[in-house]
Amino acid sequence: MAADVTALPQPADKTPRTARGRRTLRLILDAAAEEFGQRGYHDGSIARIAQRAGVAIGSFYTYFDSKEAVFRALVADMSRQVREHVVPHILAAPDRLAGERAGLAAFLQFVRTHKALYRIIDESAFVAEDAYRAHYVSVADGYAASLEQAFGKHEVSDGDWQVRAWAIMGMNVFLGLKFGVWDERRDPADIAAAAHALLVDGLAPRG
Amino acid sequence: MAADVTALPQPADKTPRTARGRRTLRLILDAAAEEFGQRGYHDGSIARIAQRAGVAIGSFYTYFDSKEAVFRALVADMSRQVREHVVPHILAAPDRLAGERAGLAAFLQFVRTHKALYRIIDESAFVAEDAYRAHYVSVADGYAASLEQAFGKHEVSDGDWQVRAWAIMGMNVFLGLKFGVWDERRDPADIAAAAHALLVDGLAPRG
DNA sequence: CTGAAACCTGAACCATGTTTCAACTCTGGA
DNA sequence: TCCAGAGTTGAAACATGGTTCAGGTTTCAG
Repeated sequence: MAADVTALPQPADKTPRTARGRRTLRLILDAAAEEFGQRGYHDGSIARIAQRAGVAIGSFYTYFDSKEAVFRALVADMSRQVREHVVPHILAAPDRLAGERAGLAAFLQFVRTHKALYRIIDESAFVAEDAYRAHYVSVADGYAASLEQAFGKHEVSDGDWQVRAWAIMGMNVFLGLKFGVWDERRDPADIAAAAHALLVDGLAPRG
Repeated sequence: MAADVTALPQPADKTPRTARGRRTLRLILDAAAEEFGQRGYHDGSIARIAQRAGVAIGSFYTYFDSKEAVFRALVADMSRQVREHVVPHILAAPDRLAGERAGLAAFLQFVRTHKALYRIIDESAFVAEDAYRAHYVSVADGYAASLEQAFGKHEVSDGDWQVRAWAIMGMNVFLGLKFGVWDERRDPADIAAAAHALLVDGLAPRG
């Protein structure tokens, strides 16, 4: 038998090679974000994604192997976007606790203007669980490291970093759901201030 | 025209009338919990639910109008089960703060033995959003009321009850996800203690 | 310029799984 | 005991939408 000839030209690499290809890929990704954001994964259709992007169905399959593949690509993209938007706000603050407050306010703002992305990440728990875990584990680990470092600077008390990281993350996610996605009547800075007070001093009665 | 005769015998009431009917309904609900818990809503199939329950597909439609209907029934059922399991632990504690700790430990324990139920409630966010909202809004409102009442007894400090309720709820849900569903290596009492410490005293450095 | 690879097209194929239905059997009150 | 209606059955109708493919067009390195 001859050597596997089919392996010579990139076997199944769907990365675009030309400028036109990159343009089309971007079109499809943006269309998919809209489609899945509005309809969800299962009600979203490839045909409608292609239509939104202004390309034929076949072109979709030039860039993605399946519906799940494009969804996974989207999750990775959103995960990066959230982080890129929030982290600078935390770092710009004078200390970690002030950073937490600024970060939450920024997160709430981000959620209000990117509801599709929020929904996509949440739904990935059921469509691509590994991607979902990867997202939260990486955020939590970043959190834990950041808190421990703040402890070194005497900005926070000692404690269980993993538990704290997951607790704070859950707090932020639910505040984002309630006051970012579901109920926009309250000022994000207001919510961030109240959450910050809880996080800094806890529930214990004064005195 | 004669009056609408079809309206005379219960138009579309699917409630069972006989003992046999109630038995079958129970069988189907339990089978659905297994099926949706293991495969999720969209990969779960009516045919497999019927098979698990040991009944014909047609019998399924004697009790539910659709796949979504049985899922909704399940969500309501799980929501009740979680509450019924956790609330007594909170009430049995000497004060609200101690109750919070006992409640979280009980919740973690519950999650570990009822992973299907946890998943079903989370997935309802995408299959029956109103049911999902109803679940969390009702839990949060209960939380807020309970905290405010504890404030009256000087057991907790004053603050924003809604924000606190959603924050604490999010904390518990994420700790449940991480240390209940994903990672069972740590002792629930341990997690509850660490979370309790955070919740009572906050992150502020001592002194 | 040139041609090979990259890219585009969309109707048709196909797998999947929900829902319907007409004929049948059980249940329980009178 | 009797029988009306409650419950059961599962094959088939039906809808949906992901994926394929054969044939055309565009791009760009040489």
